[in-house]
Amino acid sequence: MENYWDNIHQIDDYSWGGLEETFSGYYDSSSPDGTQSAAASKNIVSERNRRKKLNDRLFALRAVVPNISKMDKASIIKDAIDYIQTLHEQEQMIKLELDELESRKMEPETLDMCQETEVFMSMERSKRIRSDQVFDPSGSWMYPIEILELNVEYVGEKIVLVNLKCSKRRDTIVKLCEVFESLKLNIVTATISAFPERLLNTLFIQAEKEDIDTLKMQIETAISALNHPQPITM
Amino acid sequence: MENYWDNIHQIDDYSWGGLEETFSGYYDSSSPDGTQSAAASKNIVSERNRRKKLNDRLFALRAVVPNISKMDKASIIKDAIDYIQTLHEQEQMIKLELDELESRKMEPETLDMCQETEVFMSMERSKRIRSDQVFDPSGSWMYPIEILELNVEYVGEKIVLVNLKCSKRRDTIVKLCEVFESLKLNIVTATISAFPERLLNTLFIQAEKEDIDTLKMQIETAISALNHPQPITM
DNA sequence: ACACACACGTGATTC
DNA sequence: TGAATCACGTGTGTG
Repeated sequence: MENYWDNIHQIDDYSWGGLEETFSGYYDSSSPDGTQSAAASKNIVSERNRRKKLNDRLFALRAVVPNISKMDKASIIKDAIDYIQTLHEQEQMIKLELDELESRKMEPETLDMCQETEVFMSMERSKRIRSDQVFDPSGSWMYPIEILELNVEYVGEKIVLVNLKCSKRRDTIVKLCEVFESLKLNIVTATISAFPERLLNTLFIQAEKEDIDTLKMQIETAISALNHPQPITM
Repeated sequence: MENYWDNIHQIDDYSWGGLEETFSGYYDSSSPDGTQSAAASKNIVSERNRRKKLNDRLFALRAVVPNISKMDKASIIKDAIDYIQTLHEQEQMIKLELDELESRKMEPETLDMCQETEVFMSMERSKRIRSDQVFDPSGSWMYPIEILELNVEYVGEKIVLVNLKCSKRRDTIVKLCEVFESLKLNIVTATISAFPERLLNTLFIQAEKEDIDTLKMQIETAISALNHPQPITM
């Protein structure tokens, strides 16, 4: 059992105040003046204090680092280093995760109210969208969007009505909004209705020169591309 | 300028392999056998290695801790301790913040798809809702919901149509859903439509025994209660 | 016996 | 000068 380390402090403390007096006249044969020995004793006690402080700091370092097995001086420092590196990695992971969480809600900054609003507003603002990588790299909440019905048709001058019915799963609406935002359409109005197992997405968009079929295909490919990257992690 | 610490390694390395040979026959008057001196030299080099390892560890520790001013051995350990404690506090803060963020989306656990879906689904499940404290304790994104129009009327047997028009601000939809979820209504269908500056919320609820006016007042008070707790932090 | 870890006193160096 | 820090060799205790 590790005896020496746990007793170091007591040893140091006990030998703390009792030696400097006995040291008077220890090595005084070198100089006639008592100044040197006095200075030596000063240096001794100073050095003792320094050692004690260092050991106390090491002791405190051991206290803030969990899972310490080896009580070695060097091992304590090593464990502290490893622990700090672990914390660094955790911090980066958490920051990444938090960024992704916020990028879902806060991305367009002014509307982060909800997602279909976001879809709608994407007509006016075109800030930092970075909608190229729509899929989340975290691999979490990846549930595929099942397209049950998709109609794209002209309903007026240059107004196209998009009607999408799909299954209601995790984050379906969020991902749908990402899809429509990534397509950078001129959305006039977006409406999402929720039913027990279905999700109805109706949006009017102002078409510039797009073909109906290409637009429909764009939507399909965007959704399927959003389904693919990660199958299902959990 | 701190000379000694940055040069310690070089000094230690240079004095590393040159002294053990010159030490043969240094204090050999105690024993006739050369075993003791050999053991002493072994001990010396071993101790040297120990010190070097410890200094290397300390050097590495200094490397992983940012903002090191004092190059003291003790100060390095102290800074490491403070840094670890800082990381601990940060970790706790981030965990708290992340819990709050997740409690918004993941609260009803099965629907965390989006918010109006959540409102709708609250008819079927009544899990851990804890919808009593709707306001966020973080104090962030607190934008008041401005009610522009609120109609509550019967449209059938026991079906009540709620029509709410309000301003579109930050998290308006999210908070609206929280409101309707907190009221624990039997929502049949919820529809939210987004317009440039307005938000239209239409939902059909199955009324048990509620009075129209009380329901309307409940909605109003819930929204105003959600507006009140924090004025605007930023 | 042997390796390892430590505290100690000491001289040197720096500010 | 003088206080502070360091590396070093050494003795001691432990496994």
